[in-house]
Amino acid sequence: MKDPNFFEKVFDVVRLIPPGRITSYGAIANFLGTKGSSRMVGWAMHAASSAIPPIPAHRVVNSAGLLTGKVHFGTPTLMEELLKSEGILVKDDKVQNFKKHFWDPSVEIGG
DNA sequence: TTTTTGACGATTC
DNA sequence: AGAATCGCCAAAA
Repeated sequence: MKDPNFFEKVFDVVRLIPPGRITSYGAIANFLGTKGSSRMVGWAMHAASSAIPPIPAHRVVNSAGLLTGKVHFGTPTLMEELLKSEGILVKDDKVQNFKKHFWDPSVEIGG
């Protein structure tokens, strides 16, 4: 992969997520223009494990604020720990104050 | 080139 | 209100 437009965009957006903030796959997909294809964002995250610099995928959750991708963090609690380490409350693999910490790329970047 | 999948989202039953 | 299913589209085998 040299210029994976789609992946690169996803990586770029996720890397732009400031600490203590989180966003949803759909929000990123919407920003990329492939709205409705939120799954593509998740699929891109698979490659994120091989992306340089590393992608703070722990700041990306689903629309429900659930840490669905926590299983990809080596440990099933790493993602939760990372979020809590940034000041985000996580309960039962679910982000609390989701909308409060929500970070919309189309607003922060697209603005 | 075709088929399967996939860290989602929304709608329908 | 809860559970199940369809739809999005791109990448990997």
